[in-house]
Amino acid sequence: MSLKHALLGIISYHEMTGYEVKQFFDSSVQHFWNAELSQIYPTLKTLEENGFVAKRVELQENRLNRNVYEITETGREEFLRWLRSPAPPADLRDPFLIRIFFGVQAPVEDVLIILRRQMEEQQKVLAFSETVLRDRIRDSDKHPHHGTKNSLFWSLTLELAIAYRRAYIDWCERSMSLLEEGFLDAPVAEPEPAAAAPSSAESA
Amino acid sequence: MSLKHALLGIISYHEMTGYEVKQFFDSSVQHFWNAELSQIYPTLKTLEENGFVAKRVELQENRLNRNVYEITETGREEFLRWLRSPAPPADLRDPFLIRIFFGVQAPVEDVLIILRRQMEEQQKVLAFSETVLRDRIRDSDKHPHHGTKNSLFWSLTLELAIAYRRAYIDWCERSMSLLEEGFLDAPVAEPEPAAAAPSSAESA
DNA sequence: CATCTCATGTAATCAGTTACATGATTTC
DNA sequence: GAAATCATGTAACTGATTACATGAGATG
Repeated sequence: MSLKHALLGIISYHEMTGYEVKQFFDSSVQHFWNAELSQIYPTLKTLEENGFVAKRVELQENRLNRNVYEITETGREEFLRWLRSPAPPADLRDPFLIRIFFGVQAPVEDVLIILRRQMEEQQKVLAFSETVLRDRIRDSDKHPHHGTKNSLFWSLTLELAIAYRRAYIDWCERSMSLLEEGFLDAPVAEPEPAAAAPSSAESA
Repeated sequence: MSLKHALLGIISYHEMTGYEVKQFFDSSVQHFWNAELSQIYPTLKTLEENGFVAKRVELQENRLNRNVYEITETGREEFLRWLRSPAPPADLRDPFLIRIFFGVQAPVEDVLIILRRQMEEQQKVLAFSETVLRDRIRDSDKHPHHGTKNSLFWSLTLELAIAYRRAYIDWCERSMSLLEEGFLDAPVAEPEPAAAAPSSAESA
C-alpha cells in the first residue's frame, strides 16, 4: 500500500495529527494522490503498531485531544527503503476511454459531444494546475519545512500532471478532427430517402 | 461502476461467456482497463438480475456448461444512455510520484536511479503499445464483429495511451536533467573534510 | 507427463469512498 | 444564527486483487 508510505513521508517533515495530514494532502499532493480522514486515521494506527510512528497525546480543554504522530528511526529507514525500491509503471485506468472504445455504437455527433466535454474538463484541471498549484509551490519556498530543494521535487510532480493533461487535450482535439473527417467519408447518420430504416435492434 | 458498462459494451458485439469476456479484455482494452474472472462472473450475474443481459446455458459433455450472455433491449438502451453521459476526468493516481515528491529525503543519485528505471519501464510499455497493440488493431479489421469503423475507435484509445507514455518518458528525461543541474549547484552529498558529519537522524 | 486452454465459481482480503456520530470554537 | 474550522473516530459499502477449488481435453 502506498498510502502508508505517503503518510510516513509527510510525517517525516515534522510531527503531525491525522487532521493536519489530510490538510497536507489537500494542499500539496492532491494532483496525484488523495486520502480521506476515514482512511488516514486507521492507517496511522497500523503505522504505530508497526513501530514506524510514535503517538503523543496532547491534552486539550473543551475539545478533542490531539494525537500527534512523529516518525521513528525504523519508520524513517522503512520510508527510505521504499523510496528507492522500484515502482512498476502505473497503468492507465480511464473510464472515459471505455466510452470512446465503444464509440461506433453511438452516432458520431454524440461521440464528438462527449469528446468536447471531456476536453473542456481536462482544460479546467490544466488551468487550475498551471495557476493555483504552481503559485502554491512558489509560495511554499517561504514556509519552514519546505525549502527550495523540496519545492523542486514538488514541481516535478506537478509538471508531470500538467504534461499529462496537455497530452490529453491534444488527443481530444486530434480525435475530434479524425472523427469529423471520417464523418464526411461515411455519412451514415443522414436520413436516407427509401427503404431500410435502421432501427435500434440487431446491429451486432 | 464502469465495469458493468464495459461488459455491456463487449457483449453488445455478440453473445459471450464470462471466459470469453476475459479474453476480450486481455486482447483489446487491456491498455486502459482490466478485470479478473472473479470480478466478471459476479458482475454478469447482477447484470442479469438487472435485466440488462440474458443468460442461456449451453450443455456440454464432460466439461462445465457454458453460460452464454446476450444483451437485452433494455441493456442496449442503458449502455447507450451511459455512453453519452458525461465522464469526469480521471484523476492521476501514481505511486511513483509519491516517491519523487519526497525526493529530497534521498540522495540525488538515488532519485536519478529510480527515474531512469521508471523511464525504462515506461519505454517498454510504449514499445509494446506501438508494435503488438497497433498490429492487433490492424489485424482486427479482417475479423467479423470488428469492422474498420470499430477499429478507428479502438486506435483512438490506444493513441491516448501512447501519448501518455511518451509524455511520461519526456518528463523523466527533463526531470533527470534538472536534477543533474541542481546537483552541480549544491553538491551536498560530497564528502566534506571537516566537522559536522550529517548522520541519519533529525533532518526534519 | 506437464502445461495450457476451456470453464465455472467462492472466499478472503485490500484499498478507497460515503455516511454516520460528536462537539466546541471561530468567523461571516 | 449559520457555516467553517478543528479534531476524532466507526460502519457500511464498493471495486478490485489474490487465493482457493474443480476438472476434462488438447498440445507439446
